[in-house]
Amino acid sequence: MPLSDCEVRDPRIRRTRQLLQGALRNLMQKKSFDEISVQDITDEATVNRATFYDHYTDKFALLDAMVAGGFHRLLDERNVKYDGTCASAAGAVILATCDYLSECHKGQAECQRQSAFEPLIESAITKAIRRVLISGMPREGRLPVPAPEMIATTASWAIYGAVKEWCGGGNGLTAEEIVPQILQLVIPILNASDPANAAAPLARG
Amino acid sequence: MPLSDCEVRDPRIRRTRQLLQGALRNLMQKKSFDEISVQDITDEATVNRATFYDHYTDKFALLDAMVAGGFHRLLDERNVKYDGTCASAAGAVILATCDYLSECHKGQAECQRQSAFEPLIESAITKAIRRVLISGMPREGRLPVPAPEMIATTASWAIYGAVKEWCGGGNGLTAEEIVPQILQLVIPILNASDPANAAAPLARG
DNA sequence: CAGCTGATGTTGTGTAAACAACATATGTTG
DNA sequence: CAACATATGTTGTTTACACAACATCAGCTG
Repeated sequence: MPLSDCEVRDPRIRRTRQLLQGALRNLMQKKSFDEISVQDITDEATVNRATFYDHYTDKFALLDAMVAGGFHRLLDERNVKYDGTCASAAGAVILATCDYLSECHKGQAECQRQSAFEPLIESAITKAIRRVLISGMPREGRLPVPAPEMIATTASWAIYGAVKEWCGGGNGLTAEEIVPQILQLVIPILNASDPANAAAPLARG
Repeated sequence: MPLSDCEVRDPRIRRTRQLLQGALRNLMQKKSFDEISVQDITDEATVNRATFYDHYTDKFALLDAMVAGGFHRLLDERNVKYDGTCASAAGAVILATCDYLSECHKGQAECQRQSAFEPLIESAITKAIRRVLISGMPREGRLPVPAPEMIATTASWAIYGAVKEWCGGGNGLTAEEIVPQILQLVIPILNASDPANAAAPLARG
């Protein structure tokens, strides 16, 4: 089982993965994802096909790593670090998601929209958002439920869904305008385990 | 002893050498050649220092390979092939030399001109010119003396010297204007072993 | 002068990449 | 249906790269 991208030190591994991700990025400008074979990718990357399988189980895993890597790089460039429940930090994450997703749609070949491509990047991006949220969530002074993982996952899908709605529906709002609206919806999720908002048990029949 | 650049098939070797040459090219925009250490180059190239010595004996050999590679790439792009004594083919080689040398001077850091840098690229470029000439020289219908190697070397240095004169002395001529003049000087060299121009033995005292 | 510093080459060991060979789907063509 | 083609994974061997350790040599600097 290969190491994750961020904990790799060997320059050969970093280089090979960059080549593969860059190759996929290039090919997706011209073809739809399901028209691209592993062979195509390794040819473009000037990497042996067998080497591909040392790093990724298939092209879906590569796409996943590519999206996650791109998203985290965007966050790093902007010095975005989600630190707890601070609204401005969450806003920065949401804004980054807006920019990344619209960038993602721009860079795609036209034919992409007719394929089963969207679901693939959806899971990749939500995973990336979840990871950022969970890395910055405080564990002290909080109720044990819902678990931080539950909160992070829920919030990440909520954020992605909201951004997708904004990105798809052409309502003409800018990213900066939509962020506060999304924030308003998401903040309660992030604060769910704050003792001040303790959930009352659901009353049953 | 490492293989020459053009006869290498292994992608790892090609990539490593490209990285090293690219690194040297980048560093020379900022520093003079003698301020650059092997360590600097390998750092920039993200290649291990020991690996450098698998390919080049020192940074001078790298510079040599870089210049030769760049020059030959320029010729390939233009489909320049010196085929025998055809004047237009020789003219294309000369024009390429003009362009390459002026490009070379533009890409250099200012401080470069005060260092012992020129002699290094001189021998690299003349070697490259010589190689092009010799690859296209006919061997039939010619006198055995002077040898083709002698002719090629002489012509290559003549061409380089002429181009250097044009490039250094600011006489305001364009490359296209200077080529015919240089051609006029060089053609006799290239035709020296044509039976029609047989050299008479030098009369002595 | 001795001691330090930094660049240079060299060597040996471990690991990743290249490559060929093979087996297995999946699909399409007669 | 059989025959063929194409993409996918897998395996084993060879080769190149990464890295640390070492020795050497110049240029300082007290």
